[in-house]
Amino acid sequence: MMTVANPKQNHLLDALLIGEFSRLLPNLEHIELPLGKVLYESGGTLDHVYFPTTSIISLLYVMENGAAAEIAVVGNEGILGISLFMGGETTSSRAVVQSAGYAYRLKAQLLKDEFNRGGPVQRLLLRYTQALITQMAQTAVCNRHHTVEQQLCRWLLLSLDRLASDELTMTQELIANMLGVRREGVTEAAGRLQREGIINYSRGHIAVLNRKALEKRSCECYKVVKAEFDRLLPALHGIAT
Amino acid sequence: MMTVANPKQNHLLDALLIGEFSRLLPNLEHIELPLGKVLYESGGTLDHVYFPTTSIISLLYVMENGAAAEIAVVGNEGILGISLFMGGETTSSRAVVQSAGYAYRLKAQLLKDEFNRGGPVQRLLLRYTQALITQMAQTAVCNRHHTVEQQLCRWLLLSLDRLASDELTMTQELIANMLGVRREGVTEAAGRLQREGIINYSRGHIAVLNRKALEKRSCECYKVVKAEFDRLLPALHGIAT
DNA sequence: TCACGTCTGTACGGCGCCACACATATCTTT
DNA sequence: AAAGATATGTGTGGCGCCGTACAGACGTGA
Repeated sequence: MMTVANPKQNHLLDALLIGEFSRLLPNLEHIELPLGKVLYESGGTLDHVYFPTTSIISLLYVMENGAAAEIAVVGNEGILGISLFMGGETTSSRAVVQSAGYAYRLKAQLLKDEFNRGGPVQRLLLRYTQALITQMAQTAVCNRHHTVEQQLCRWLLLSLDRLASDELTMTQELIANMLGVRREGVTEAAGRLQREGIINYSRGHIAVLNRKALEKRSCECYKVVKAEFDRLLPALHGIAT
Repeated sequence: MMTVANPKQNHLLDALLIGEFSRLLPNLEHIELPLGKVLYESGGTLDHVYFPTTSIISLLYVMENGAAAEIAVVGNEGILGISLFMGGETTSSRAVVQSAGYAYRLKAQLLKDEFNRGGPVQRLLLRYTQALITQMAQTAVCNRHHTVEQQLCRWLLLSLDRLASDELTMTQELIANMLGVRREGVTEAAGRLQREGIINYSRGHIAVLNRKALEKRSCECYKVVKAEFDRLLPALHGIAT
């Protein structure tokens, strides 16, 4: 399943390495990210940035009472740690490994220096950030207007795109945490999808049997976000099928 | 009420003008923004950026079926048109004048050139963008977890901060559009606040009588967003009381 | 194999918001 | 002063999600 480690597995990193950025190649660490690992804590400082290859990272916004919701996901199309070069020094959200896998890691200062040189590296990172902003905005509206089932479909599709696979390891409980809803709500929605033969799951393993149908049940948010990523980062096709 | 036009009325612009940016001073146009004017349409290109002084601009995300929700507001603390320098060329949200007033306008290319010089201008603009991202993330979570009344309080407070006033001109219908809820829901929430002597409104004019109480009824989202703006843009104090 | 932990299914009452309908109040225009 | 437009108040029924509780199904490890 897992091939030889290769920075090209992350499309953003791949695009960055075309230019002078490649001098950083020796500084890239290939590391394993277990499910549930917290990479950034809300309000904490950033020591590294991450370029996921086979993993997916969730950006969670946690509230005072503990309730949370996912505001964006980062997979093999992007980079985790944008607030580093945006200037905040700290991140305002928690970053959790949503799907176990691998990522390349880079010391924060190195990326920062490279960003501050300006040029194509900076431009690409900012374009990616713009795409991430779109995802966050869409999530905000989605939370307001769409049903749990629609959001579950959107979430599954976004995850699949970042795994280049048709199945993922994820309990309903965890999905509910991401979406900021009850576990039972996810169970019901997933049950409907399963009865209609769209997905198949058991104890933390979800297989998508009919992707087209899943897209149909999803709200528009999925395709809007995907379209914006494709538009802003055309060189990075392969984000999705 | 209205004093002589002065770029310092916008705190971000004020901070920018300290350095080399001041060469752009002659290119700033002071313009009037009537209520409801659409400055950017979703998917459109950006000809100008705006620095509101006495106006407030809403960033609305509109969906296919026409339903919408506000994802952020821009007032005298910031700039409208960040996607210009983020690289998208187009904006993914609609920008509507939520509170009539004035703003300074600058040709897009001029700001873009200045941004691309790097240095303090770029850093400041990126820090502001980071604060805006926080606002969007908080909005996403707020949409998921908080009641209409809490959100109404948050919305009123954010608006007040950007007007340096204790009243605003805004019908309940418009507020409902911003929050992405029914007008009746706003009526009920506002009615409760009025009965308790916290606010006073009539036909599009809302006066806040007891700001402390309003903050207490609001969800935490207001103060989190405010704290983040203060943290990232300390030079720009005066954003709120 | 048995006990235990984890994951999933189901049910009940309740609340918040929805869509829709309509009544009332206030301002504007003529 | 009358007529119209705009803004706000109220009600009814319904749906979706919540909080809670509990039962079964499936894995894992002793």
